[in-house]
Amino acid sequence: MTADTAPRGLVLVVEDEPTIADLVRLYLAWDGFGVHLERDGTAGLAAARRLRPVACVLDIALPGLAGTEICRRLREAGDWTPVIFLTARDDEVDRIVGLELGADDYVTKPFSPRELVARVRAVLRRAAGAAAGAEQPRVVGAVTLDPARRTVTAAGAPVQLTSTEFDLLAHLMARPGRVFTREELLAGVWGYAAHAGTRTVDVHVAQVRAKLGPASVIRTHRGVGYAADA
Amino acid sequence: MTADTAPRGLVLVVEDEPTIADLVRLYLAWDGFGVHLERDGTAGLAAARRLRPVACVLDIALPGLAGTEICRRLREAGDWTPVIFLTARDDEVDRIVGLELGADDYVTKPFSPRELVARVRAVLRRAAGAAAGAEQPRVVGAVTLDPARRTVTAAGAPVQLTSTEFDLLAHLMARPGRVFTREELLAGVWGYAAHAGTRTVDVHVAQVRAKLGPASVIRTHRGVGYAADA
DNA sequence: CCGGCTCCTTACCGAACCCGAACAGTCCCT
DNA sequence: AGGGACTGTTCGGGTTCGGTAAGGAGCCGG
Repeated sequence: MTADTAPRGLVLVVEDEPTIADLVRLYLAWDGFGVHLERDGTAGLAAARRLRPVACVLDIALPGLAGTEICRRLREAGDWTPVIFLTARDDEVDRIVGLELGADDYVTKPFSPRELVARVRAVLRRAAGAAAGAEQPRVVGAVTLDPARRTVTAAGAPVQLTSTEFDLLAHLMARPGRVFTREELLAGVWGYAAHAGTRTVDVHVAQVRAKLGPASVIRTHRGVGYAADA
Repeated sequence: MTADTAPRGLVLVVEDEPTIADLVRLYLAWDGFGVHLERDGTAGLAAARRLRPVACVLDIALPGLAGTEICRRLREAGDWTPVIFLTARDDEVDRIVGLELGADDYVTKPFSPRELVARVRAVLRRAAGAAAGAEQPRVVGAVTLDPARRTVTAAGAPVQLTSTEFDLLAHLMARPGRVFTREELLAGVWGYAAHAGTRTVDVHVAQVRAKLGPASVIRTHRGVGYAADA
């Protein structure tokens, strides 16, 4: 598929159950993340401090040191690295969210690995947005796209895109001219690790084109995929 | 066609059908990989453990031990070497990507050898996290070809090629001076299962030449095949 | 519980493209 | 110089591919 996978950074996973740990690692790696794995809480906290990951995925029930405790200590030390919890029971959720814990998101077991990956991405997107415009607005032709504000204008006029539509356009405009296959787009925007077989991408492209109007910036490469104009 | 220069590492291929196996080996070797070939599942598993390849390409239907079983046993032993499956039927896919199998990617037969190579590269890139751009634009004479953008210019002017035409030219320009027979081009560009006759190659070469104009870079080697100028 | 929005799928249609046959031109060997 | 083999070129039929519209599932707010 030739994903051009600019490295997305290192994710720390702390999980004692090998099956789940490996699964999580597999899917995160699939999505282009570097993954560091720890099996107990104490080592997890040390790794978080040492490796400075871009995000942490923490099981709550851990030998040595609970995931919640890891998170609390990081926050105490002024480390606001995004944290996503893995939790077995729904009733643990209340303790996590809306608390001083400073969790960014959580996933209850059993979970879909795909969903976890999507949440990691979402959390990072939010963090990037908060990090004072690490993302510059992009201009291609008459279309401008602001990743931080998640706004798009075509020929000066604001365009209202849905979340998926925006992500799709942003992905294409991130590398103008670069041709992305449908699979690459499915993997990059939707988080699917699947081959083609659906027309989902086409439909959304059509939708974006319709909203952009005549300024449309998306070019079809027959038999291959789509690209934004260079 | 032999592998040149820096070896990219060893890839284990387990495939019982000699035709496919040789083709896969040829193309991987071509791309700079060392290749070790096994013909049945049991030997494949042993080889994987003994040789520690950087990636495995496994047929699913194998004598002795199914490819899925090889993968499962490797994973059980904590071996997370990237695995790419070759599968004949689409409906096998769910079992693979689904979960615990831990496959990194798969390719359905009939596949293009170039696609397989691209996937091996992609998987390794993801595993390494590093971005190694083998997708640099190439220049031969007055013709430039950009694999990522899938664009071609001749004497400075952009040239619009169809998907097949582009792949054909890219294949030739990947190794300037190297003469490819029509069979090689059919296998490499169209895929090993191509049902097209060899004259089809001629037609497409003619088309590419026409579009490139006087800058044409494709040379005929009478009785043999075609090559791009060195 | 309902209505609206978004997303995904499916089906259909028009267009682009590929293939192969046929014929013309070129090269090579004798 | 001539014949044969190989290659260049043209062109229409059949197929594949992408655009588009319509419908149903899930989600959220009311």
